[in-house]
Amino acid sequence: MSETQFAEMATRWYDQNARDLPWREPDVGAWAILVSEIMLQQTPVVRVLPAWRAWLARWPVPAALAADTPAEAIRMWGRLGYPRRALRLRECAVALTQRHDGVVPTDLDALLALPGVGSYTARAVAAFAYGQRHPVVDTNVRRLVARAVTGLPDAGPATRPADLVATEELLPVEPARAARASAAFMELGALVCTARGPRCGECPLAEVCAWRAAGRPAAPGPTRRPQQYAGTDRQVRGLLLAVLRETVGPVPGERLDLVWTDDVQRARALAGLVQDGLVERAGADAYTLAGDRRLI
DNA sequence: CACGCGTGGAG
DNA sequence: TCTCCAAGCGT
Repeated sequence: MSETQFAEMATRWYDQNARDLPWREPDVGAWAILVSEIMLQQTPVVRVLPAWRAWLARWPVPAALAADTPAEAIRMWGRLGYPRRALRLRECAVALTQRHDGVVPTDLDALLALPGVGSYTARAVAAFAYGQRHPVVDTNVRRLVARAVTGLPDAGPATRPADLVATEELLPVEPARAARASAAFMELGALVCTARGPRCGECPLAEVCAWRAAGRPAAPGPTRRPQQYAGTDRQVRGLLLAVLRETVGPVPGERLDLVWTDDVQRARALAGLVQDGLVERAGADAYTLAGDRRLI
């Protein structure tokens, strides 16, 4: 059977089963789609929904965000996680304002050059906002292709050029249909062909799935070692940032000392936040979110 | 290219 | 409870 059969079957399923997510509405602009894609990097849909609405209500165009401080972006980011994304999204807004007349570019290379925009996000915007024909390869798509096409239980840990090629070969020729197929693949991976407990009984590709045909073999070993969190600098950074987000004005170092008892690790985490541009010193022994003007 | 980077919910 | 993991990016 032809490769684009996958796309046709997935798209037909998508027509009936797609979630109605707000960034998929027809009149949503490229800026709103870009914001959604950045927020969705490693953060589940349910948590992104309210944050996305609030963000766009406050900063409906890139120039509005570019004119505000990093501190406000970090605060609006709330608890979505990986707050460096908030910083990059604001830098992205600055770049759009300065170099692109406040408009999200349509060219893939121009998109890739934006802060916080990598291979996945650039192609997602080009496809979903502008209807271009590009393989849109995220973790869901890689898993779906690994199983349905290759017959492997899972994809490798990182996106490789070969993943783009393999996915591109599944896409219909017509750009608009290719973009819809990409959305369908992602939705299938998110709802049916999940990492744990795949629902093959509901899968429109079940009849042609190489992994299912092979008897759904399990992965040999752990595909990737689980990410640690408890006790890491990442946890300490999160604790420090939570205090800084919620406090108006400079936070005394004394207050930050309370979040973690290990002086060495706490200092390292704080220095990392400063290094990353999330936090800055405010006085002898006090700190604020970067560029914070909400003093007192 | 392997690693660091938050947070919270599901199984 | 604890483990896994969720539309990645930058270095």
